[in-house]
Amino acid sequence: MIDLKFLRENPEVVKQNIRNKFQDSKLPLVDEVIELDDSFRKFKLEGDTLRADRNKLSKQIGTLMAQGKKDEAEKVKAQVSANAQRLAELEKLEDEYAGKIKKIMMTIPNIIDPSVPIGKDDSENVEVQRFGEPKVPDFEIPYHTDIMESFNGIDLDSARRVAGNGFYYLMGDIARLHSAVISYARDFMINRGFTYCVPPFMIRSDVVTGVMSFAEMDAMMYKIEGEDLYLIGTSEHSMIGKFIDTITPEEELPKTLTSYSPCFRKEKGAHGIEERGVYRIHQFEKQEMIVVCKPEDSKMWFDKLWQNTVDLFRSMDIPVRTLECCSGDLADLKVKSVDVEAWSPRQKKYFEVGSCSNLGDAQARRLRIRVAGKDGKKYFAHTLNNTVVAPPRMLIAFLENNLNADGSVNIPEVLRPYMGGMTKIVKK
RNA sequence: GGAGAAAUCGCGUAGUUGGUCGAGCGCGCACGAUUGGAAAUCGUGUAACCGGUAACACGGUUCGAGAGUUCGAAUCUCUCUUUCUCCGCCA
Repeated sequence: MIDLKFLRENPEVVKQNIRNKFQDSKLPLVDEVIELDDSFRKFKLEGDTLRADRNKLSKQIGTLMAQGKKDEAEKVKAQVSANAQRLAELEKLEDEYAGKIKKIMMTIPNIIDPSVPIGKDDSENVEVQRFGEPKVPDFEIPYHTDIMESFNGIDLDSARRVAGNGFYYLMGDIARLHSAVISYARDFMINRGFTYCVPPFMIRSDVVTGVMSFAEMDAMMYKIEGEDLYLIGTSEHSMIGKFIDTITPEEELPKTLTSYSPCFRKEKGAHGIEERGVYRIHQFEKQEMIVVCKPEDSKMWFDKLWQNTVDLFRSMDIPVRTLECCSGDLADLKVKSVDVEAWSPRQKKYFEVGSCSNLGDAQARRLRIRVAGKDGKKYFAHTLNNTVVAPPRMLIAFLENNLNADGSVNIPEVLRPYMGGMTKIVKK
């Protein structure tokens, strides 16, 4: 959500941004919202004047009643009711126009960063940098569920009977590895100065509508029957929600948090649960990082955030690359975003394991997350979020990259303390 | 889950037979005076959002949230949320 004043003063900038995102059907909305806003301000001005009159007259009535002049008071009352009808009309119009304006403003995309490459869709995303050598070993790498099964590490049959497609039982060393990755990632972020947080895994509907669009909500969120509660799709939801309607003193920024949570997603729509295994599932666990900072610091934090994920993966010997989201593939709320992708020696390509986003002040404006400057001025914060690691999916990359010809899997040194000193997972 | 009490300007509080209450007082904070400097003291100021203005002025809205009664609501009615106390139940 961008600032209405900015749109009013820079309609051409907003329009060019819409063209850059290949959403030309939204172009007429800019002029439409300017007209609606113009009318709204007229209605408000007239309404304010009438309300001012009413307030004045009501005070007179009070004074007259106190003096016992009932007849005169009745006369003034009649004056008030004369304007009551017009005022009621205006109040209805004010509500109506404010609603229309907000609805349109929610669909106008955020102004993208000048560094974002222009492109229509995900096929035009741009590789930024590779980290580590993408190796293809001379033996065949099995599908990830087959690797897991070779250690009796996954039971999808039981999961299907118990919960349906899109769920899993992780077992034994693989389950332990999963927990080890989460614990290691948590400590990794704590060591980089982030504050660890375990947030609520369910949130109210008003928080949900604050952090995502209706379409996203419908495609992702599970609702608890009979309660005003939804299972979170990512801890970003409860972590950003933490700051709704807050004014934080400037000197307390930045807020840098790393949170653990299970994540629940319907995965309804475009992809669905089609891939076999643990690539796309209804429930997974994730370590996340979020930052709330001053506007001038958000670019610096953006680069630090994705670098954290890259460093984490490199410390586990997994080659990764960063992929910059082009304008057309960038979600409307985002200023800039890069995906961190891990190397799959089986598929001989990189696949997404994390996503780092700078939301600018768009999310903050929607959720009223404000900062009090030293001079007393209030302004909207910038918000960012990034995946530290989401193990079920990252285990695919982990197992493929650390697999040996004999079927065993190496445990990188950093994970060993979390695996009871184990150096290798071997078949039993 | 049941019973009761409560939610006011950063904090603590006053205000409930509806009318100079957008709100008094204390603390905190800011500025000024006093002082060699400081403490203490005294004085002044101290919410957010929207409209309006070149900038002021000015106007509107908000006393947990929403709806209602009324010419007028912090005060009355309804719904919701949260907190505290007691009981029940449980990791």
